[in-house]
Amino acid sequence: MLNYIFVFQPTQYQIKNFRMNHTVNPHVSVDCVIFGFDNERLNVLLIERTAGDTPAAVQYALPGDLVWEDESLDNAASRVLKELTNLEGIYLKQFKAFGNPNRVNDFKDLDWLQSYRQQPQARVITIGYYAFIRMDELHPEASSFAEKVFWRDIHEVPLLGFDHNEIVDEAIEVLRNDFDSNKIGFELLPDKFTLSQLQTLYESILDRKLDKRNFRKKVLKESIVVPLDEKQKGVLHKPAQLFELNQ
Amino acid sequence: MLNYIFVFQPTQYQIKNFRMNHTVNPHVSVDCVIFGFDNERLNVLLIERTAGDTPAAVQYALPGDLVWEDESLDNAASRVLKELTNLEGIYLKQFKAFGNPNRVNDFKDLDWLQSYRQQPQARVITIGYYAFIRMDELHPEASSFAEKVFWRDIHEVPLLGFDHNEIVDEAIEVLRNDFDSNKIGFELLPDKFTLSQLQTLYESILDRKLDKRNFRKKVLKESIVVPLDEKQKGVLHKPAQLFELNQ
DNA sequence: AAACTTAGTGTACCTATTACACTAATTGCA
DNA sequence: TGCAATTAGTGTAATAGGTACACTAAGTTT
Repeated sequence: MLNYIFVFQPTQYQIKNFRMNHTVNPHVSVDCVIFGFDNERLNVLLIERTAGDTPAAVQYALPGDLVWEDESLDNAASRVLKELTNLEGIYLKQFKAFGNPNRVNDFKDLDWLQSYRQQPQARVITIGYYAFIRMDELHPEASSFAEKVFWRDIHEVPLLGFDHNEIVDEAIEVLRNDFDSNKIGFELLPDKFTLSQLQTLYESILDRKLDKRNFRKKVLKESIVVPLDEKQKGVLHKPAQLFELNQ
Repeated sequence: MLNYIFVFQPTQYQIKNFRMNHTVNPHVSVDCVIFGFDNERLNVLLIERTAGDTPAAVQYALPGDLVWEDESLDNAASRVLKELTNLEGIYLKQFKAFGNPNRVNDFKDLDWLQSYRQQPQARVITIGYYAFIRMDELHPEASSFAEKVFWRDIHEVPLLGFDHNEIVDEAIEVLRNDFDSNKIGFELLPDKFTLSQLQTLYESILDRKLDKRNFRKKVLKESIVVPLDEKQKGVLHKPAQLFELNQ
């Protein structure tokens, strides 16, 4: 390796998780973009963090943290999500790595992060993950690290810390692509649902109106769903047929 | 950060590129999957490295190396490719991050790598990039780091070091997906080409035969290509009309 | 029983995809 | 010079898929 020499660094620490004895990789983090559907709108899960001591320094962000040395990236994403929001058992899909050198500046103001990195001037490369859940099934809860956890309509995402707005935007794009090619399932729907609910889901992800008859024709022809012997109850209009996923 | 404590590490070095004075991120690398087309088959670019002193320890791998602290991931991919194969000016697209903890074992035998990492036991997370080029236009050359650089048919990729076979397989899958959705251009073709050449390209990427008439109908209708006032010369059969890309 | 609300249904047109076989133009060689 | 070899180039019919469009049905509330 002709190009490289070694330079002594006077103070160096290894970061360990004191409960579990895990060494942290100070250069690699994961960030999770969790999409939630409430049968009407598509939302994204955000956390609120106070950066530093000033009470004004409230910052919104995606749930994310550094990766441990002895876990896979996929694992890190699940663990971090659980730690920050108490959500578990969700399938998280990797969609992109973010790592332009400006990330260093974005992280500069975060004392807690600076303090536990070996090279504070170095950037953190982050691997973006996304998932879908039903908002009425799983209930995120803030941990000690995140002061607050909340849902926000994807059309109304506030200014986020770091480069998290970019990460959200990329995730939405990937989500639409995956949806177009039938790559995502129906984690976003209840077990029994009406075709109108299914159509609303499609419309909120694709962000456009679909024709009711054509939509029904398609999902029935492709056997995406099967009808149940059951109807909607307690609605103030004609009750709809309930369906479930095929297989 | 309640969970973390700091543990002193007795010997720590920072790795610097002595010519350019860049600090290396010891945890993050990039690997490039370069697809090349010779008007007949789709190939992938590999390098040959001797790992350690034993002459038998010849290892095939993708061109890849660690990322510098002050460059973007995209940049690192271009730089590393240039350093190892002398290829430049190629559009590289990120497609996936690889980081399961087993990567540590895969790297264990590589002395040169071990020696310049801060935590030799730690895994390297790698970001995969891919690109397409025409094999007759750009000619890769081995640098001092790579003893040899060579093309190999994608159906005949040998056993590679690290988890590089997995990376190649994933890249091929992404390539096919991108191609299906018209997301890749025609970096793989000469400026002037015949429709048969174009069809051969499609066939080698999609890995199946296409109908000649239907293929022509389609590319002409969609105005992907425009005919030139020029015909093929020096072939021992009916010369074909030459085409170029639209716009 | 009338008003309100959402469920549920069919047809006609247009576009895209597939399957399929022969003639045309050039070169090299007998 | 004409024949063999080779690849270029062309059209049609059938099927599948996508789009546009408007009314009746079944409940609930007042």
